[in-house]
Amino acid sequence: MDRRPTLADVAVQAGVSTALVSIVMREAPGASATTRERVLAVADELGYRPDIRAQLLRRSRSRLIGVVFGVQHAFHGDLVGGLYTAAERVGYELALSAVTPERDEQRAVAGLLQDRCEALVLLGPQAPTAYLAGLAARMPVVVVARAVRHRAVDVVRTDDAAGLEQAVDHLVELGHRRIAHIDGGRAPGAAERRRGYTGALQRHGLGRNALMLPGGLTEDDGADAARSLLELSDPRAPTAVTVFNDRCATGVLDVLRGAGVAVPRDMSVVGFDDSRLARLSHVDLTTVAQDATTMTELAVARAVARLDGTVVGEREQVVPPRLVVRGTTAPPDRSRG
Amino acid sequence: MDRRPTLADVAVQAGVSTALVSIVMREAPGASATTRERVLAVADELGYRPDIRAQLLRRSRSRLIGVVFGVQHAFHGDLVGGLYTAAERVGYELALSAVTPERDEQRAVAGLLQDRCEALVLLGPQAPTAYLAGLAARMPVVVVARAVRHRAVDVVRTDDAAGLEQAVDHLVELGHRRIAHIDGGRAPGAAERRRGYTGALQRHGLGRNALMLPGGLTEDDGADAARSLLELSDPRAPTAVTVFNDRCATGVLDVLRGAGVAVPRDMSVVGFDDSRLARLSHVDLTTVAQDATTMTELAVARAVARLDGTVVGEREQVVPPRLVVRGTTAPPDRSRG
DNA sequence: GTTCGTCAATAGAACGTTCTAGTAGTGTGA
DNA sequence: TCACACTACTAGAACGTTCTATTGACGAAC
Repeated sequence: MDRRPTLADVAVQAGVSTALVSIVMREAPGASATTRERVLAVADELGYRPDIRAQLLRRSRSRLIGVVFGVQHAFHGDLVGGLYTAAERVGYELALSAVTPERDEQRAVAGLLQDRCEALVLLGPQAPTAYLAGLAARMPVVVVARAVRHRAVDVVRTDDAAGLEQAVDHLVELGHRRIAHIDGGRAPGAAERRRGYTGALQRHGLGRNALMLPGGLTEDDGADAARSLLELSDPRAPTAVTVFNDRCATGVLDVLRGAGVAVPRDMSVVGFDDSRLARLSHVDLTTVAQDATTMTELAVARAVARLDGTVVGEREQVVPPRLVVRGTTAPPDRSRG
Repeated sequence: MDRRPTLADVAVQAGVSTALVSIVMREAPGASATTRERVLAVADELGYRPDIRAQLLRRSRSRLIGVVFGVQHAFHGDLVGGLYTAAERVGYELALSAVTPERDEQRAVAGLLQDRCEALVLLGPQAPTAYLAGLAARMPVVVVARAVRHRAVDVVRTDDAAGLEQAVDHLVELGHRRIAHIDGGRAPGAAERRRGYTGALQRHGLGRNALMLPGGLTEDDGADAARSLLELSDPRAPTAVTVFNDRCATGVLDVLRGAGVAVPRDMSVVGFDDSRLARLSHVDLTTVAQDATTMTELAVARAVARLDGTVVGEREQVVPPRLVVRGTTAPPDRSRG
C-alpha cells in the first residue's frame, strides 16, 4: 500500500476503534495513559499524519485567518512576518493571498473566501469602504495601516500625526526653525501626517514657517519634490525637511546630494517607516518607525476576539510610532541664515 | 437558516438529486441543457458556492501548487505574480507560504505539506541539496532561480553567464577596454556570473584586463566595493563596472556620485535583475533583466508535467536574460586614459 | 417486436475525520 | 443488594462533496 495511512489503519494496527485514535491524536480526554502510549507508538511507526482536509470538513471551525498583502510593499513583508508569529501563538494558521499587478484585491479576497477562512486581515487595502463593509457583514475584517470609517470594520494603524510631531520636535530641538514637509498626496496616512506636521509647527510657534511641498510614495516623487525645494530663494529656504515615507526620502537624498547639498550639514531629512532602505549604512536615514510587531499582534487579537465574540475596546486601534535618530539629522549650519 | 447553502439545498429547491447538481456545477457531461439552466438559476439565487474542503476531501487531486517565497525579496514578488497567472491558465491554485526572519524554509514547507499541495515551487531556496532531494522523493519539486545538482529536482533559472556576457559585449561595443566586476560571493548565480564575465573578456582579447572585486547582495556591499574601486591607481583604473545585482549596483552608484565620479561619463555601471530599483528615473540603471514571466511559466508547466507524468526535456531549464540599456552606460571619456 | 444504444437522472457509497450517544466494567456508599 | 458515578472505550452518524453503478425512457436497428 502506497497511500498515506489513515485513522482506520492506525486503529486496526493498534486494535482499537478509530474514535479512540482520534481522541489520542487530538489529545482529548477519554483515553488511558497506556493505550495512549500504544496508539501514539503505532501512529508514529506507520508515519500517520492527520488529513487536514477531512479535519476541516468535519470541524465546524477552520482556525484559518486570511491575509491579503501587496507583493511589492516592503513594509507588508514585515507585517506578514509578525502575523505569522502572532497567529501561531493563539493557535491559528495563516492563508496568504497576494495582490499583484495582474491580480487585484477582490480576486485576492475571493481566493481566501473559498479557502473558508474565519476572518480576514487586509494590509493597506485600496478597496472602497462600501466593499470592505460588505465583506465585514459576512465575517470579521481587520484593516491594517489604513483608516476606514465604518463601524463594522476593525482598524489597526499607526498614529501618523504623532509620528510627524515627533519628527518635528526632534528637528526643533536640534535648532531648526524652517522645516518643510514633502507630503504623500492621497496615500493612506498622508492627511494625518500633514496634520501632525502643521500641528507641531504651530505648537512651537513656527506656524508661519510651514511649507508643504507636493510629493508622493515613490523615489521619483521625492526627487521631483527635492528639485522644487532647491529652487526656493534663500531667505525662505528650509534647513530641514520631513518626508512622507522612506522611499520618497531616498529620492530626496539622491537629488540633494547630486546638487551638492550636504546632508545633514546643509539640510536635515527625516523619513517615515523605518524600512530596510533607511537602515542601510550609506543611507542611514533618521525616520519614524512603525511598530509592526504591536500592530500585527493587535490585528490578530482583534480578529480572534471577534470570532470568540469577546470584543472589547475601540474599533480603531492606534499604535504610537517611535523616532529612530540616525545620520541624516543634525543641528542647522550656523554660518547660513 | 444562516448556514451557507449546500448541494442538497440546491437539489431540493430545483427538484433534482444532489448528484445532478454536482454534475451541473462541475460542468460535467450528463445533464440536459434545460435542467442545467434551471439548476444554475437556483444555485445563483441561493448564493451557492461549492465547499472547497469537501471537494478536496473527495477528489483525489487538490490541484494546488505550493509556493515558498522570501517576503523580503523584491524579485520574488515579480515571480509570485507570474506564478499566479501561469497556474490559473492551467487550472491550478496557488498556496503561498512565506519565509520570514522568524520562519525558516523548513517551516514554510511543512505548512504547505499539510495543505496537501500536489507539487512545490521553491523560489531561491537556501536549504541544502539533500533536504530538497528528500522532498523531491515525496512530490514534484521545482526550484526557481538557483542551481541544484540532483536528478530528482527540477530547476528553472536565468542563464547568468549569458547575462554577463551581454553586459560585457555592450560595454566593449561602447569602446570600454578596462572593465571590472563586483561579484556576489557565495550567492546563488554568482559563480556563473563570474564565469560569464571572464569568458567574455577573453573572447574580446581583454583577459589580462580582468579585475574582480569582492562584493555581495546588498547596497552596503556595493558601497564597500565602490570605495576600493576608487582607491585604484589611474593606469589600472577601469572605465566601466559590471555588478552582481541591482541592489549592490545602487550602493556603487551612491558612493561613486558622492566621490564626484560622474556616471556614465567617468564610469559606466551595469546591474543585474532589472528590479524596480533600476527603473527609477533618478537611478536609470543599465541592467540585465531576468525574464520572470518565462521562468514562472516554465516552472508551473514543469510541475504540472511531473504530475501528469509527461515530463520531457532537460531537468534544468535555463532562460536567457535580456540587456536593458538605460542611462548608466556610455562610451568612455576620451580625455582620460 | 425484441434488442441494443444513448441520454438524463438517481441512489448510495465513498473520502478521513470528529462528535454524539451510548455500553460495558469497576468501584462506592447505603 | 441496588443505585449511582466514573472511566475507558465503541458504534455509527455526520460534514459536503464526487464517483460508480444502476434505472428508466425513448428511438433506432434488426
